[in-house]
Amino acid sequence: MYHSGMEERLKKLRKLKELGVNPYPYKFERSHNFQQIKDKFGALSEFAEKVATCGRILTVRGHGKTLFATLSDERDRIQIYLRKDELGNQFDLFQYFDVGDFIGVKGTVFKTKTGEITVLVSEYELLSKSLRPLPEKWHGLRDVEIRYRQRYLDLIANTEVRDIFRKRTQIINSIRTFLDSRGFLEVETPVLQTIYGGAAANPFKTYYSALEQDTYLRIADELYLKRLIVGGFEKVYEVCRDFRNEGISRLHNPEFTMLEFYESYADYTDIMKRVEQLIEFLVDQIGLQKKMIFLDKEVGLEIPFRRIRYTESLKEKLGLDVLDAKEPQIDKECERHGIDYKKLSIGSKIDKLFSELVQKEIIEPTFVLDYPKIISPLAKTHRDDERLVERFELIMFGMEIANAFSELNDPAEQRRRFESQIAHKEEGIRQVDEDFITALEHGMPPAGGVGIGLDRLCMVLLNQPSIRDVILFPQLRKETTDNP
RNA sequence: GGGUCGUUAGCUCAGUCGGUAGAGCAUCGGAUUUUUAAUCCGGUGGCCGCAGGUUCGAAUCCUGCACGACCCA
Repeated sequence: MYHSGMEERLKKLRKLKELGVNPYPYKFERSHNFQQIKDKFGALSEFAEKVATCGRILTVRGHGKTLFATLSDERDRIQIYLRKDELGNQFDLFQYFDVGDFIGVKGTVFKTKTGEITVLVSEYELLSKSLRPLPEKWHGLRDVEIRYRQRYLDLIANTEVRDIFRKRTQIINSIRTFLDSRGFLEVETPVLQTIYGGAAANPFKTYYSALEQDTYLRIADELYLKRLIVGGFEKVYEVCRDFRNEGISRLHNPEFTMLEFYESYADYTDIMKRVEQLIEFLVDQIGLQKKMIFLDKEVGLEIPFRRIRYTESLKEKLGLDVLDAKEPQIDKECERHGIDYKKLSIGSKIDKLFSELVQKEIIEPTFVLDYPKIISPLAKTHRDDERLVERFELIMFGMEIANAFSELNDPAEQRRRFESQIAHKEEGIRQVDEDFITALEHGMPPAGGVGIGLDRLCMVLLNQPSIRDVILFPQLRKETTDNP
């Protein structure tokens, strides 16, 4: 919808066209970006070398027969200086330019009397006309709804937001570097699945018209990556978008990015070391110097990280060993701690108690080890206690960052676990994935694997309290159109 | 799903006790040949989120709805 602020710009657009200016030309040959101009200022100014550079107009300071403007490119800003005595009639064209327009300029560089590196413009041209006003230059854009719905405005107005997303990409690239250099193979597995699995979550359902069948968006990659381990790839990983049909919150976006990697002949202790090393590597790559601040809390990142046991830590809080407890006792504890347990399976009740009483309190990076078997259908039975599995989660700042197992590779037991999940009506599994069982029956080597929530990892590494601040276009409700 | 808070000009925000809707920036006109959030002078710009209700009178009080943020489940 047009608003009154656009009228003047549309007028200028028409005027430019009348003057034979193409407001949307095809390209501009740039010799230097702003950073390069600043870096090479000495030589450029000494030899009065001409530069050709371009960007978006951010501010204009007019002085009658001269004007200063600040341009912005992806990484930097630079001031330009236009003089009527340099440009002649060309100078007057600038009256039809606005903040927000893209322009290309050619000229020499100099320093103003206050020492600012500036391009003295000898030629300039419009590269794209902007028809809407930009957010205000001083206060920027604060309205979070506009920031998320129109992220491009956020990126224009709040330069630190560009840094966050640049660093997010850097983190994910570093993860690839880390895994590639250790012999892992990056693979791609299906997003569209007829049987979903690998996590306890509700899927998004869609319909595949040509095949006339219900199809689901994946909730995890796990079962496909393990098939590849069966197939003989010994170390595989995928940076995958998963979809879970649940609420949106500061910690949840329905589509999110996960890293899963699997390593043959390894168990969960090997994976634990890998995860530690990976995080140490990432922290180093983004320059955090072995400490991290999130929500005003600072934690050290020296490895090894703290390790605690799931059932023992819960026992400390409850005075009750959940492995020995009968369901009524668990119910009582839920009651006591204000947990609405009525619709939950016993496993979910226990896990709820754990996340309320233990997980929430964990600030510094901590590996929680050895989960109850009933809440871990894909993990191998613990070698020392058959009521447990070999599983760990990495918790920091009360958030689950990683979840890993010694992978269950006994097909008969896997079938029993699936069937028990279905019997207990656990979320996320409604039918046995026979094809996966068949794969296991062909033999899967012992393996360890992990899933790491990359959005949450970025949150803590980049000190962003909301997941929406590390996802470029977070999920929002459809905007209503009140206007007729 | 529940609670709290928010929604006023393009942006950032004021708005008293219910009594003519404001500021800064942006925009428009004028002045200005080294400014830096340029400055100075003068203008334009509003379905006060939407729909009802109370009232002589509602941005303001009440109800419902929409969207958002945070907290809880």
